[in-house]
Amino acid sequence: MSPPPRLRFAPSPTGYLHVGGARTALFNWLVARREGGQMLLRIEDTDVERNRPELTDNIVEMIEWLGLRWDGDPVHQSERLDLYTAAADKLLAGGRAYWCDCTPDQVQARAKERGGPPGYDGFCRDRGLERGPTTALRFRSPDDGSTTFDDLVRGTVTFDNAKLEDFVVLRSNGTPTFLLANIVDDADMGITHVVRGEEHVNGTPKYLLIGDALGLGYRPAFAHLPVLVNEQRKKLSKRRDAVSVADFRDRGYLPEAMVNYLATLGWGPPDGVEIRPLVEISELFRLSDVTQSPAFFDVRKLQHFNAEYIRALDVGAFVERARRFFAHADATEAVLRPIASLVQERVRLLTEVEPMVDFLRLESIEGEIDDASWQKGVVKPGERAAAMLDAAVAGLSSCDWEAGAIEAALHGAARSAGFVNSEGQVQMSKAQTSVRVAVTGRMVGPPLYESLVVLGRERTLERLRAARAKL
RNA sequence: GCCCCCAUCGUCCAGUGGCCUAGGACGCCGCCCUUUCAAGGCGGUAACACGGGUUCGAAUCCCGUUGGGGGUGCCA
Repeated sequence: MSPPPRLRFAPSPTGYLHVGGARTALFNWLVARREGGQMLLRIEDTDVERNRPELTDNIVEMIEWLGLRWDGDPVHQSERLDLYTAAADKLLAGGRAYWCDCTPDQVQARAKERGGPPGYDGFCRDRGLERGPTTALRFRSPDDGSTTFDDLVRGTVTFDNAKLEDFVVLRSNGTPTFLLANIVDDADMGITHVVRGEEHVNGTPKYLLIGDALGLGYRPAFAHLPVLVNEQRKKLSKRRDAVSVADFRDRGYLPEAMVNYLATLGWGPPDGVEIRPLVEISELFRLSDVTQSPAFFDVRKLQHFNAEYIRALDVGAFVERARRFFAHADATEAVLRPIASLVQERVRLLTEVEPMVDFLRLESIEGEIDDASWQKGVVKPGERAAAMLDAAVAGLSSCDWEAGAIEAALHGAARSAGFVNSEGQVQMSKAQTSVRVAVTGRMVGPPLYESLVVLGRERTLERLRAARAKL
């Protein structure tokens, strides 16, 4: 029995949490959860220039919203700078790093001149520079040998050390770069599994080399997850793709649906049952089963998951959760309650709820009638629609005001208006259209009879008469 | 340019040498149910990139080609 694993999700507060980051957090969480381990949260905020502290709040809030609770307090790299500078000193003292005063422009210019590969050429390696206001500390990469690591997802990966340029570990402003802080922290925090995006594969040998130079004797297990891509098969980007987790929340997605869907990107349950609780997924999940190819983030499939999760809610919870999306909270809730279960199975997003019952809340739908619906549902049927409206007014004026009686009344109205087939059966499907449009303003909506019960006799008749008058 | 990686239906996932005339899910199409729309039921559409090997046998192993992606920062 191996000791419980320790994982970490290490976002950088340079952008909102997006679905790719959420998926990474999820996979970390699943492993920790399954094996009784821990998932720590580490905020990688060493770049003071790009950092936006307020984004840390967004990241933390979204992880919580998704239900991927981490263990312990979040670790902020900005509060641990001493650790990294101490490591840098050690590198320097051991001759494994040196100061360099080349500007990025100079590095690039030389590379261009050389005609060879871009990247740093080791210009300052043996210049014996002292630390200065414009010097950065570079790691002296080995000139030979190779660095190999095992990846739970991609197998054994090997890099030629000679291909690795001397990279910066300490910026001229004294702050550490990602690679240095990363391995120092992973080792210090006792991380056993480094689960992150595929974009980090190339940096892994550098990360490992720093660790070796530091004499850390640290070797975590790695799992580099395939990236999530857009329809152009490019890695999802915060700039060009609408992938902010907060936006999905605001568009009416349920966190359960979100994480469940994310779990099917790059991984699939052995029994093929995709929609299931996270705890169940965590029992089935294995990093070694993760796919190696990029996955397209398909919003339509996400919507299907969301609809399934909405339907699975009990009615009370459904209303409760839809409520935060209401512009007219109390009024909408009042008209929704009686037909909530009917609405519930008709929406894919929580944001669709209020618009679906707007006609019940509104005092009048004068001016709210959809023109295309009016043309198709009332004008086109012509005289029969007029007859139906008249008969409906008559029938609904005196019947009991409950769904069964309303149905009977409208059936009678349909018959008298001539909506009968050759066998003498009432064609309610066609007959109800004009009534529906007159009352709800649209061709589609929740079941009519139940809706009328909520609307009330007065407003129903009013709308029916108003529609009739326009013909 | 160089480094790393990937390649099964439109999309996601199964498949780890014979059970594959390739399975499930989303989408799409049709039918049924039905007061609209959904939901549900039934059926259908649709893929192993290409070329060589290895083998009695390849979607599964190897090589190449093509295509795609990731990286190549004093970002992470």
